Amino acid sequence: MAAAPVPAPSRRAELLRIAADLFAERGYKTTTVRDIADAAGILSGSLYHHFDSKESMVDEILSTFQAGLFAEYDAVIASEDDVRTKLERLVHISFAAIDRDRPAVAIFQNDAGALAADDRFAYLRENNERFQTMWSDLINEGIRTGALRDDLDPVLTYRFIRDTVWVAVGWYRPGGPLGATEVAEQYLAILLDGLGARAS
Amino acid sequence: MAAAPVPAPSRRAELLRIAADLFAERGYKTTTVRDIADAAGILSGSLYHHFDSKESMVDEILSTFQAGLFAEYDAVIASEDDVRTKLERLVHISFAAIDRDRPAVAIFQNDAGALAADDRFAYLRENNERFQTMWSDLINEGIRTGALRDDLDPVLTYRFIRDTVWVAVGWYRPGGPLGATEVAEQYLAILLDGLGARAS
DNA sequence: GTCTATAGCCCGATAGAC
DNA sequence: GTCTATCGGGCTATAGAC
Repeated sequence: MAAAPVPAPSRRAELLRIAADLFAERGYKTTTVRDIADAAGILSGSLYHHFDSKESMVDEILSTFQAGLFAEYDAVIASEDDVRTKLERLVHISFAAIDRDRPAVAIFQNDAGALAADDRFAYLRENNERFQTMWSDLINEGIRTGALRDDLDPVLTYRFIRDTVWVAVGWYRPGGPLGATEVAEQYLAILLDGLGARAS
Repeated sequence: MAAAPVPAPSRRAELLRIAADLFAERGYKTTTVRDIADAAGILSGSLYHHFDSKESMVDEILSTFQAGLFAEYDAVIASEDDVRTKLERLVHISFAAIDRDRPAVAIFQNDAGALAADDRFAYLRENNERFQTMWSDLINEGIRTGALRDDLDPVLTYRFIRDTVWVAVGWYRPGGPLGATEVAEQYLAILLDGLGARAS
């Protein structure tokens, strides 16, 4: 047999997970390296055996997360599905990402804006633009083909979808009464058909 | 004539406005008293002639804002309007608040969670509960009376409305192409009737 | 109402022992 | 891989001169 394909998480990976939880809960700037070390049961200086800096920790968390997310998005966009199906799949992917990688999503939501000003995090700006282009192209195609209503501002529609999906990281918890799939379905129900009762 | 009813803003009020802008842009914790003093053109020590502490500044910003907002909400809830009209009025009030008091809304969105842990900010927790009860009662009445669809989780519906409205503070700017009233109308159009094209 | 000057503390990061 | 010990600097807040 070959070596186990899923080795026990390395100490380094464990420390990164601890850091991500704290960054997500308290914010990147307000979490200190001493907070991270305390949570890991070591002293702050020992962290620098594993990582160059606090900044390189958050960099690794965000870049790893975004690489995985975009790989999933690209597969949907490249598919032959119609607009509505693509939109539904993108929303499901996003809620699954919140479920699987909540800390990374929260850090992205809360701290990416401040980090993106630094050259080191230029990829955050680039990915943001890529994300907006992807969604806007899809929305515009939906309006053109009649899948989406045509009396709304497309830019506002984009922001509405983007915000409603990601802001759920603020309250969604993996063990809660509704799973990521159910939440995605109900969100899509509101997003596509609205809260108002149907005229019968 | 009586004394002018709207005196020129006091130095104190001006400093508080400067602080609110910075808190909103960079976050409460990461904004330093030196940042505020620099923006006001004075030295950090001089701020303490006007305010007890940085904490008392953010306290005054948030408590003043919330008192005004709840006064407006209460008038709607106490009215004789039907559920749908009340819901529309509440959303319009919220977007008007973002338009009028953007810094306070942003600070509330970004920093209230961390501040609420302190006893001094217990009113944030109380108001949050009051806000949720107000909205949940309205949503449940809407479902009961047939104004809102009955196949969705009411708690999730509450979160959806709450989040979609307030998260707009992240991108809305007073001088932009769409005013607060137009944004509120389009948000309500999506929220109540959905993005999907109507079957004709 | 603002300035000068500083107290006391916490921050990220480093050097070298074990 | 973690510890001891610490550097240089930024933080909130204060005391007293002007």
